[in-house]
Amino acid sequence: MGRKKVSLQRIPNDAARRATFRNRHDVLVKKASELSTLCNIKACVIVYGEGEAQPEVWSFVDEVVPILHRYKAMPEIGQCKKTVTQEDFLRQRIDKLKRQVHKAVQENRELDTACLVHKAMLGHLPRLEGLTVEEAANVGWMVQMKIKSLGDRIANLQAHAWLQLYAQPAPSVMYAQQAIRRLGSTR
Amino acid sequence: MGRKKVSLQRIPNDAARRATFRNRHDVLVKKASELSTLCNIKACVIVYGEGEAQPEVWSFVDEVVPILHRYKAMPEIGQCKKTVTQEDFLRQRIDKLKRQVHKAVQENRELDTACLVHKAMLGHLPRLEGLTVEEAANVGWMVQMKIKSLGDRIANLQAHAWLQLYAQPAPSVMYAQQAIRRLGSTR
DNA sequence: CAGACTATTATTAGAGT
DNA sequence: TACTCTAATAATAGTCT
Repeated sequence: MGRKKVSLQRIPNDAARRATFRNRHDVLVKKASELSTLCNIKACVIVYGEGEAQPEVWSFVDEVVPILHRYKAMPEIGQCKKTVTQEDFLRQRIDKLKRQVHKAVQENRELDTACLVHKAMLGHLPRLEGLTVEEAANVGWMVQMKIKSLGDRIANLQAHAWLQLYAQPAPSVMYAQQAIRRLGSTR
Repeated sequence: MGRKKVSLQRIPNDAARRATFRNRHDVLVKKASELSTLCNIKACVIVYGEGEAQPEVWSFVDEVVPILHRYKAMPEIGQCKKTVTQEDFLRQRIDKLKRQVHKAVQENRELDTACLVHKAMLGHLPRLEGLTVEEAANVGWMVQMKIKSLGDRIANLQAHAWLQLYAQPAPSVMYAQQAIRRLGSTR
């Protein structure tokens, strides 16, 4: 949001935490109000201080209490049906994250494979033996960076070369296995 | 926000209103969660669905009701002191999440290590030449095994990392007292 | 410390699938 | 209906005053 992406942890600095609390608290209330207006519903936001006896108040408690009483009067099955506990909430967010990550993983796999193919085409792979692990790592990183910035033209070229080199798309693991076998035979 | 600036009125179209309700409700809960984490407080969101008999509740109602009762039991002067306008602010406690998070954090450490190893191996895949044949073969086998479960492993790691975001340090009672005092004096 | 400002990130309405 | 995508608006962390 601000200059940096903030990590979701307790803000250690007191002043910053107070400022953030004020800001986000007000926004939270505003959003609850908007939701209530736009969707024609009743809503209540309860924010509770650290073990404090006196809560802050905004909105009509008299409207909230009956709501809660009605809620508590409901049979257990009804409560379970609608109550989003934090565990459920976490699970929902996790599921969404899983889908996003799955997509990202697939993209990464494609990128890794493209990088291997590119190096193989350049003929660099067999000549890395003389390098230290660190040097090789740097070379690999540079190649990756270059590939990232090559644009559609090179990407298309790689895709074309890929199709030519491999009748069937092979995962990067198989290529690595080939390299390992080659090493085993030459040493 | 979206393409147009939306007017704060009840959305007439049913489908659009439901979609907006879902979106904004989820965001509202997320923001409450973030506020709770960042400022080390407890919060609760109660939303009544349109025409729904059951309210959607985030957090634990059983902890909220006594709080509301305590609020209503306060003398009028105390209520007015904290009451702002048309809506109410209350503060509430949630600590079940801490236990969940503690467990999740421990699992996260294990998965984090596994993921680092996994990433390192992926990154060094083209540079196995620096290793002995035995080492290379072993790494190749490990990479194969790891890639087999790549998607699920990273997904789980991300999920647990998200849980970790909700880990809260010890509560700051002094801050809460200061905040309440300050709020009482400014309103 | 409280506001104002700003570069970034986050939210989201509407359209497309 | 439910999702995805995106242009556009909103929120906001850090900084300055």
